[in-house]
Amino acid sequence: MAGSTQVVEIDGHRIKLSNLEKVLYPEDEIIKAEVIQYYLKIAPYFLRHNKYRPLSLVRYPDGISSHEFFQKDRPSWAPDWIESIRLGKEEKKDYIFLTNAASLVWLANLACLELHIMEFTKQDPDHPDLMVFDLDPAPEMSFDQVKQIAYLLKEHLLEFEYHPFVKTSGGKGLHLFCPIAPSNSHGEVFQAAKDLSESFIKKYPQLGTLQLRKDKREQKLLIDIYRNRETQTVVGAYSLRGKPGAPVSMPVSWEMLGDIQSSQAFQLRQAADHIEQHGDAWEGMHSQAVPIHTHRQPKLSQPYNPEGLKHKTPEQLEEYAAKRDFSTTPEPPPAVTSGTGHAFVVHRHHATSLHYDLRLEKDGVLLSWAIPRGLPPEPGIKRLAVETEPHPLAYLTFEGEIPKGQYGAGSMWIFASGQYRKTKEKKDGFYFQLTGSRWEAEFRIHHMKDKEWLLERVSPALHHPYESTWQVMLAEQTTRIPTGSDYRFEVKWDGIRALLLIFEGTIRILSRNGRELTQQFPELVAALSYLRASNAVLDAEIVRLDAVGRPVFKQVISRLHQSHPAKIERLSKSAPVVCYLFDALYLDGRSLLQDPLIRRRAWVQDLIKPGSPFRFSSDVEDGAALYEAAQKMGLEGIMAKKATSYYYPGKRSADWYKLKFRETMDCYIAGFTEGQGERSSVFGALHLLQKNEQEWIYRGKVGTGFDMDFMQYLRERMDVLPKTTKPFETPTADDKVSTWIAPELVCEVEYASITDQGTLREPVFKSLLEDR
DNA sequence: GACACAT
DNA sequence: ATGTGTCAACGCGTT
DNA sequence: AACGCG
Repeated sequence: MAGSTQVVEIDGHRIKLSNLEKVLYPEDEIIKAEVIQYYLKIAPYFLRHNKYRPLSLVRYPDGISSHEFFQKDRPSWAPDWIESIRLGKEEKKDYIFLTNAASLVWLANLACLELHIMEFTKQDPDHPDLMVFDLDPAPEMSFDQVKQIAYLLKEHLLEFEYHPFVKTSGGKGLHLFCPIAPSNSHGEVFQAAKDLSESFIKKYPQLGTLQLRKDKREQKLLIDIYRNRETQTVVGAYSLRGKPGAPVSMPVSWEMLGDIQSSQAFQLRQAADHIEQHGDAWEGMHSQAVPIHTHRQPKLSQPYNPEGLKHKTPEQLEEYAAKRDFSTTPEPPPAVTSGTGHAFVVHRHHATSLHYDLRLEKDGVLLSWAIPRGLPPEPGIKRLAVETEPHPLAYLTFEGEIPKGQYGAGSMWIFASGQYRKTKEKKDGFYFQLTGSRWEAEFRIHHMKDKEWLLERVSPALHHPYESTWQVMLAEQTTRIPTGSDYRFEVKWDGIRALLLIFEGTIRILSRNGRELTQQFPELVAALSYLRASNAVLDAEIVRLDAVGRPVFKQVISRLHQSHPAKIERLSKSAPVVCYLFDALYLDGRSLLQDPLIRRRAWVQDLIKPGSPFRFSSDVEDGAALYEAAQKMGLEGIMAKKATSYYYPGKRSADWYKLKFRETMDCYIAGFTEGQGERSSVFGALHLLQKNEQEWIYRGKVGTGFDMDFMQYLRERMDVLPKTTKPFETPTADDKVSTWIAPELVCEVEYASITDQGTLREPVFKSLLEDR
């Protein structure tokens, strides 16, 4: 059979994939199609770390047990959209670099299993932005020993104020990468790396060596700093290796490193899942860039003033100063200072109207643009950016309330900050990459006329409110109010848990199982203009309140079962719901999952306009007082959440607790009794079974908590289930009026306590589990 | 894996 | 038509 | 100058 061939289109480029069935890893039976799939799936992360870096390729056209070869020169037959840069002696070689997922897939199709990167980008080949330490263990050394040395070296580097990141090499050792400001030559960076390694070896002479010769290493670990030479390369983050098992060079957090047993612990078949679960451990790495320690300027205590003139506002900040009264505003006074040269900040500025401010460091000040409609969340969307007066560098960390009457009055929030770098110069504009600790993206800004610029997103979106799968975070149940000062307490709203997905000014409402609820709540859809966000994912509870503001669960759940549009419309007017917002997972192009709870909630509170069905679910610090008040008021319970915790989608953890005033149990509906009077057409009560491991326990009957509509609906659901015989021996008072059905429907029942017979005391039906 | 070049 | 060769690099230390 | 090393 001839090799299978397929043409795919990625990023607008047609790529012919050949020999998809060819086995590249014989021991693991991994074929080329899987390799391509891997690189495609991992592309957003692979590009984040390796885009624009000149490459050295290791290709295995007939698999890893056959002949491999290195390739650096761009072949003449490469399609014209494969970009390259001439480097080296007499610019002899034309090095390929990645620009998009298509270029990565094209290389994968050439059986290019390993991609080795240079420690600089094509924008600035003379100034490395990474310092690399390749830890190469001696043959006898255990991986635990390698880890130990890596931790020690990390501490050593921290003493010099570097921020080391670690990855497995996919072979035997570990790689430490330190992001550095791209302002030194290769020689200077190498010297700094050598300096650091030598002082480390002086501290721990038994552990490491810089000896390249094997016979001189004396069972020590080689700290290979020679990667930092101009022409050297190192295997890129997330690259496969051409070794049995298809290991991946995997970035890991320092905490996670402790659990890892081998440099080859991550392999093609699990690596993508791991990132999906734990995120990219190197995200935002470059926001931690520092000048190399041999070239650090002493911090300027005085504002940098090239003219030597004191007390005079520098020319670039005259407009900034003229607009403000620094005895009233908390904003930083004008001063031109020296920074890294590459800092950026994006402010979310809730002034007269909400907008974003983009600020990029240049010549000691922050060039600024106001972006009324927010940063474009994905490629293809353009946003107007209006140039405003340059701000002082101290504005990088400014956040707070600008008082009424002052210019820009309102709250100023840091939405993201970090380091940026220009990726391409254009006539009337440029491309730039923003790298914050929890957010990175590439944009293009283009000057139109006067103060008007156009901002466009270049890098693909990592999340999309509608297309990404979102899951809600869950709470553990407890009976004690957690102590410790870092908990915040909220009312537990008794309604329908929902995610509000907002995309470019449209909204969808999903249940926590991902069920579409949008059509059920037109009054919420109509109120979208009360939410100040054009793109967001918000966590909420939809409730129906009684006259005194208590949620009535029965009424809101009945809204879920309506299917007739006219009836829904009528109910939305006569019995409208309200929606309590309490968390945010995503906001205007940035994931908030790794922001602390109080920060996420501050944003939620800020984005709700008053006077709509959307309300902020406020919190208090005094849990005992809220517990008492909520119990007195007859509410369902309270929530306790750790103020500093992250949002873990789909996870139930001790970061969130629920405290309920009444207990609940999930039970199977095992049958029902005949009803009388009004209920003669439906049922009287439901027989309940609890499933405990393998055992079924009879929990008695529940006969209240439903209205006639729901009872009719439930009777229809039960009638289609197979009839059975009574599933236990003990006689009950109503055996002759009972119908037994296969236990398939699960419901939640609230109760006061459990009787000696094991049945529930004061049981009240809450909901079918599928509605929750 | 794709090509140039030789047989 | 079929087969074969090509596809990297350089500093550093020792011999 | 050649070789070993990564």
